[in-house]
Amino acid sequence: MATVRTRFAPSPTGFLHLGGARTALFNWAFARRHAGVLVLRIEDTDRERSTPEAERAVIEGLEWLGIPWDEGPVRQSERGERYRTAVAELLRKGRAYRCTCTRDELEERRARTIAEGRKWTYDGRCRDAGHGPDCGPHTVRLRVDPDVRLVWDDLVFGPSGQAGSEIGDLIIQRSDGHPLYHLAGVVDDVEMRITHVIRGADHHSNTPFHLALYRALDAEPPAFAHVPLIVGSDGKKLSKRRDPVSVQHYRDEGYLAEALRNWLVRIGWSHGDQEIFSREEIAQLFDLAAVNRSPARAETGKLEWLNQHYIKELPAPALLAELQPFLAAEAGGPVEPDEALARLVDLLRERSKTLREMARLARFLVVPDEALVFDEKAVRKHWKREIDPALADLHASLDALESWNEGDLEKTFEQVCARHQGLALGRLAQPVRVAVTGGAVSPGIYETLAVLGKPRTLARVGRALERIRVA
RNA sequence: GCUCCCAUCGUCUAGCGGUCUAGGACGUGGCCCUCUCAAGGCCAAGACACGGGUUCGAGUCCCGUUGGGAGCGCCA
Repeated sequence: MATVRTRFAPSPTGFLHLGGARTALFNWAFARRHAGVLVLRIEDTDRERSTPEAERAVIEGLEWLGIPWDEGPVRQSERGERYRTAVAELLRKGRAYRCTCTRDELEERRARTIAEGRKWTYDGRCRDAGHGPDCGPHTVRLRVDPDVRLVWDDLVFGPSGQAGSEIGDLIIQRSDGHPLYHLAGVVDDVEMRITHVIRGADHHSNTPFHLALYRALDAEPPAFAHVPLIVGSDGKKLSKRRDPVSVQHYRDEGYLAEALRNWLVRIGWSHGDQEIFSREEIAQLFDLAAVNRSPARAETGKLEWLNQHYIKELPAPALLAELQPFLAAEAGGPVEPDEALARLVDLLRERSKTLREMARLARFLVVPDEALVFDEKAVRKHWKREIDPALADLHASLDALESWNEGDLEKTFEQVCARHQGLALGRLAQPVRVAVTGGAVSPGIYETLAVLGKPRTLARVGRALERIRVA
């Protein structure tokens, strides 16, 4: 059996699209599973949109997601000669012909046909006109036998196909001499010896045309697998306007690549009841036969859960590294990781769905006392006049403490509470929490103070005391 | 409009004629834990779109309706 060869063929749009990322992931997983090869091909025949930066963005997305390819990137923009040769060959064999119908004429005839309630296919006006090379501006059309059955057994959708008459003679080369996507794609797939074309279901109805192309090129078609589209939360096609569609967006929001990859692989595919898939498991278990046929909504609920799962599992050094840019954004500059930060990050794992959220919760530690931002609602609720004596007592007791650890801090809090008519711990802990973190949410109060250290704790509690007294 | 495709809890899905009073996960609600928020534990609510067939028997097969998606470009 020949080596499995798959390909991912994005057009460089300036970002890696969610749907594209999943298609790439499936191609990668299928190739790995079958000890095959993944080829990356950049479909940049559309000159306007295709820039080196746009290509770079797509590649960065793939790298970040952990989807490596084995060959390429191959750029279609550098292969124009091959497409022209292929078209010339088709022309020579009479399998394609020159068409001099203009856009306007075509548009007019198409509109009329649709108005009559019929499906438009090229009416074949130039089919037997025998236009030569000197016929003036012209496109080239593939001659499709109306009676051929263009059928295949889709690895996801099962038996599929249409008759040649349903697709008509489609254009394969523009009047400016450039190939159309379909021609370029098939020529490349043939030359790259692609064995399995795994792509979005939006190409399902283009496949008969591609089959006709393989025939005309005397090439054996590959196996096709069309994966259902990812739709927005409104059930409609993902829209750049309404939905976050780029992989980069999720990265910037603080999602881990593992989480996004795991989320994507489970959209439209499943393996029993398993929810968590490592990269290795994906490569080992992915199976096209288990891919669904219906479009799926991209709801981020499970992504958040997955992200927290992976945040909890990530070893501290790696997590600190991932967190770095988010921390820098909170602190307004680079943050030197130290023991206290490492300890805090461990405490924050269980309360952070994203790295962004984690950085926000860690802000109190990486920012100077005067840069603390106070949640006014929490201040009003917890910094009441009545707490002054107990808080002052705590401040003095903490000041007198010579060892600064969670156990002694706990003892100190308990003693202070006992001295003030059995004050509930929460009544003392909350004002302190607000004083040292600025808000009402943080890890346990002893852990928090232990991490902050004695001088900064005393300073912050002292400031709180001042403010309570002037209020 | 025409062609093709799809249809199980809010969402992702398991189910490949009887084992389904339909399973799991996320989310939601409740309880426990508790110095806040989480995390964790326990419990609960929640779906076979509808209508016809086929069959001893249908979530599972067929047809139709409805709903959704894709394609119908000298875009990719």
